[in-house]
Amino acid sequence: MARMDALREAASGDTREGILRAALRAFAQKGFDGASTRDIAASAGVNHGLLRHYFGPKQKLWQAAVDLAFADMQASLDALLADPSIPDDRARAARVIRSHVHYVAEHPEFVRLMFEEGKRRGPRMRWMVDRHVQPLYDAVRSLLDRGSTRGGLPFEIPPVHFFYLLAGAAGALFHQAEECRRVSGVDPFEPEVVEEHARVLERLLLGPPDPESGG
Amino acid sequence: MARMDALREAASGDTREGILRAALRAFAQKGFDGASTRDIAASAGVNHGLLRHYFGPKQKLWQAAVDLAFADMQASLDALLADPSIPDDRARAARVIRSHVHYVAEHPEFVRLMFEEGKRRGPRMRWMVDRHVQPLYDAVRSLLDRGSTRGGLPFEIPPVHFFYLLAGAAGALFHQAEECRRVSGVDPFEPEVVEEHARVLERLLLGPPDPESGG
DNA sequence: GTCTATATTATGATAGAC
DNA sequence: GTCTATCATAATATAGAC
Repeated sequence: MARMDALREAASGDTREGILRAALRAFAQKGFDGASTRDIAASAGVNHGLLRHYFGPKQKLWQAAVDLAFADMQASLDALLADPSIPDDRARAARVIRSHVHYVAEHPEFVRLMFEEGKRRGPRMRWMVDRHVQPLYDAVRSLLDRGSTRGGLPFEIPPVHFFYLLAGAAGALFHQAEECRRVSGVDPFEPEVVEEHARVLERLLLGPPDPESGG
Repeated sequence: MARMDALREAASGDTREGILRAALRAFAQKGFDGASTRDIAASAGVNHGLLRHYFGPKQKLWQAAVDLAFADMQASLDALLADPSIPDDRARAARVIRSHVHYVAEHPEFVRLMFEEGKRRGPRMRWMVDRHVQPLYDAVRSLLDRGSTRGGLPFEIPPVHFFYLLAGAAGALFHQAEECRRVSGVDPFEPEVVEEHARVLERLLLGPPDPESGG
């Protein structure tokens, strides 16, 4: 009896998670309007009536998918900001930049959802900003607000400019991955490409490595 | 007779252009699927049957809108690349960067269309890349391929990274304008904000102004 | 050149069987 | 918990009147 319940719960959890992952993929790739609940259900291998059972209306399914996309984001950023083993602000900024590039390379759906909904007014944008983007923005502000070293930057950049420069510069390559493949022949998700992107962006935002601090 | 024809042609041209501008706005804001031809027609103040008369199916209307969004882009970039009055590669790169920031600030639909379609495979992406993005990419390649000065950059950046760094860093602020307003209270389209974004991006990509070259 | 009316399809939502 | 069947709506495409 207990074993059957466990199995059923596990299967149920798998079903729910399968739907959620299919939804995240679809919403990220086609947007809220372009992704149909029927396609999502088919892609998850279940009947489309089930989506309502687990998530309610389409809007709620979308919210659950966005929560999933932002899941590790805030946690990893907070950890970086608080890590006492990082020697100085420049090193901290370097870690933030590099970790962000690798995050968006591994989670292109994150960038796609953010870019998709951040461009127009509406309840989805407000929900996403208030719940997910605002904390990120505040964390970046606090990173830059470190007095004399400007958070590790070589010159002062107002938070709003830094935030969107970083988001756009790190994310565009992976957001536009399909276009990039066609226009340049380069696959952005190749590990060497990801690493080069992180390296270049760190160098751009923080300037050449400081010889006094060592490598 | 000739005068009536002229008037009729002018009215017809206005109608066509009105539809096209409404379509560009709608496609940029809501994407291909999210923008309905009925809304576009209503927004242009005409009956939705007229769209077919002027542009054929939705796909063709979208193509015409994309052509409009890219209209001045290629021309202004080519002019900058060929302008003999620009003293050196660094100055040329600075002009390209600044002019691009101001272009996307004045034409956020350009960025929105590019980001919208560049993220997924399909006939629209292929059409847009082959017709519009490829020439831009090639122009940027040729800009960087200037031997000893690396096109004006302080260190070498492979074309594909530079292209998407520039596109993302310049465009994200305006692409995400609505989100930006809500999260930071800043209106990206304020002239001082646009100018600051251009200034910061030039400084990031090209490094501090070279004292030998003068201000 | 502009509008009305309609065919067809796809979608989100929902009720109900098992 | 999962599936079948159906409703109501909204969209594109198209034919045809003026």
